[in-house]
Amino acid sequence: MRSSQFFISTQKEAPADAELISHQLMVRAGLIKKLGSGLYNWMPLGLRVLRKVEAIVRDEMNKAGALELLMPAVQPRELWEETGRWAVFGPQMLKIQDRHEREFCFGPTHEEVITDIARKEINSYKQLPLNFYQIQTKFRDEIRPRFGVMRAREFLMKDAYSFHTSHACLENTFNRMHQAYSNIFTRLGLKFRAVKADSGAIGGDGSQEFHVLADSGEDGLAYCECSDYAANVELAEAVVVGQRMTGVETMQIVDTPKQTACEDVAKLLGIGIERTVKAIALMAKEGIENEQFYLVLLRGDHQLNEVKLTKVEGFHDFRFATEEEIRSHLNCPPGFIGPVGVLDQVKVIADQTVAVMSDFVCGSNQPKRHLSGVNFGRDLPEPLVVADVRNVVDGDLSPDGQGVLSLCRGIEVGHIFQLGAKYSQAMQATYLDEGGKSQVMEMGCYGIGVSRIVGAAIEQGNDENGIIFPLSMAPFAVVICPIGYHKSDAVKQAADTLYQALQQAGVDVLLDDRAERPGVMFAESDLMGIPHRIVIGDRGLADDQVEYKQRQQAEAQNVSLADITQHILTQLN
RNA sequence: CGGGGCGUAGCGCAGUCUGGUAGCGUACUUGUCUGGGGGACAAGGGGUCGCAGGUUCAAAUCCUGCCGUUCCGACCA
Repeated sequence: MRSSQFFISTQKEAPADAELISHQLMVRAGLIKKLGSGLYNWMPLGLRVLRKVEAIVRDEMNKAGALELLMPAVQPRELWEETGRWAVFGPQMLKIQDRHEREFCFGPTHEEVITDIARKEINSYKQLPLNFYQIQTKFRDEIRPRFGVMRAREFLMKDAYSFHTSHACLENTFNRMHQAYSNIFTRLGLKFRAVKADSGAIGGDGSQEFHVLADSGEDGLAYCECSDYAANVELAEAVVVGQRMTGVETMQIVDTPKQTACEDVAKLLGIGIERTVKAIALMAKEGIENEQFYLVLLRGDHQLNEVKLTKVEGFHDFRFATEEEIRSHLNCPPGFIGPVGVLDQVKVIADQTVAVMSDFVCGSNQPKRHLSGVNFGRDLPEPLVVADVRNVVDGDLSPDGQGVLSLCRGIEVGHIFQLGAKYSQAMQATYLDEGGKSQVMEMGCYGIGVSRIVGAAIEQGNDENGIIFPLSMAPFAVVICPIGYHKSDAVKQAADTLYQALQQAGVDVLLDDRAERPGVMFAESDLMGIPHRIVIGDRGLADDQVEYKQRQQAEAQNVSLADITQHILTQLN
């Protein structure tokens, strides 16, 4: 491609709403342009990148035995009524009507449609297993679209759905998909990690997420250096160490005039924050109407894990209590509340780490006062429920007993689920087994955020000059920057010849034949993240030399004009 | 949905408090000089100041309503 024939529209300044570096660079390099909130135009340069990602995903899916199809983006309401998800999915689903006022949604996912295909098309065990996938535009009306294509409302996703006669067969395909995903992210040149995950709204049992590692990632991950244990923090199990020691202190009131946070109380008393206990007031639904007031106890330096709490009996549906509710149940303002001496109607649940603490400090339920030397059994009853409801922290023991956990952040780019019979049961996707008996299919589902990958890759690869794309997804592999293309016949001839040679060798090459100054060409090719650059100028040509530089290298090297084609091909392998 | 910010040229912003000729940088066009990291000079083009009402002789500016957008708390590839 010649730059003069292409569409390059770079900007020096990023739009004010671009917060993440990847978002800023994607707009500045002219990969994407915003149309509306969470809606982006993929410009020719950006589309080249997106297509390269797509091609790798498609190739590995095909290799793993999945079959590509394409389902409609728009789906009828009736199908979603069958699984009950028309109501469950909520405002995240974009609902639309046709001219007959029939209701549809713009598909946020395709379980219903694919299961409909399966129940219509699959009759016999002889047809199974099957794994269908598509690369399709989805729409989710996100509460807060942000970060450019990383959390857009409309996005490109690869989604696959497999059908099986047995759980063992499902596991087999699940493992194959796990391998395929590893292959995909490896080929894309990304630093990534597979972690155990919560299956969320999609449902199902076994669930693994694939994360591109980046400090700006929205998910916290816990992993073990000594083993292959890795999990989303939402799910990562906290291991309790030791047993409760017998208390030796007596319970005392301590004045804490201004100290409400555990950290400040600990500082005032000159003790470690890990000796404090905080109480979080919640209202949990009991039955349809009633709500129960709860205190959840956590060690002062720990944080509540809402996903874990949801799984505790009785906390299926909870919310944080308001200040008024706290005052009316405890007769005390927030900041000084605690589990000692509370009324019977206040139920106390303790994180398992708290349950083994003794001689701890907690709120007194009196303004400006805390209690020290507090012990379960003596100063307050044993907690009603003990459960793992906190986030793991750096240095916690790994649940597999192999060392300790470290934390990092990641961008979720893939998620694979074992759905089981959730959708096939609801929609009666059945087949006849060897005995002629009707059976419900087992299902798996496997997603990759194709457009998100582009943002994630840039989040991982950038410097002060712009994007550093891995070769696998760069819009062009090589850029030729001729100095004085329109002034020097020698330069023009050398550049044109090299351009043709590389093209014939099948290299994705961009020839910057614009009448731009060198500085502009360098700045723009760096911004766009093109991995290899060749500079041709009269100065070097006098000695039959051209300049070669990789995007992430600081210094260029001279290569003879005769060798440059081969040199590039070697670099690209 | 709750709370804050912002809507002025493609992009980044000033001007609004204190009403009176719509501005700056960048990008764009033309010319000259330049020519190895977004070059210099000169001359240009581009705006119903988010929309609709209202106050006023006069509104980007003040008032009301709406819309969009964005940031902070509950979703997810």
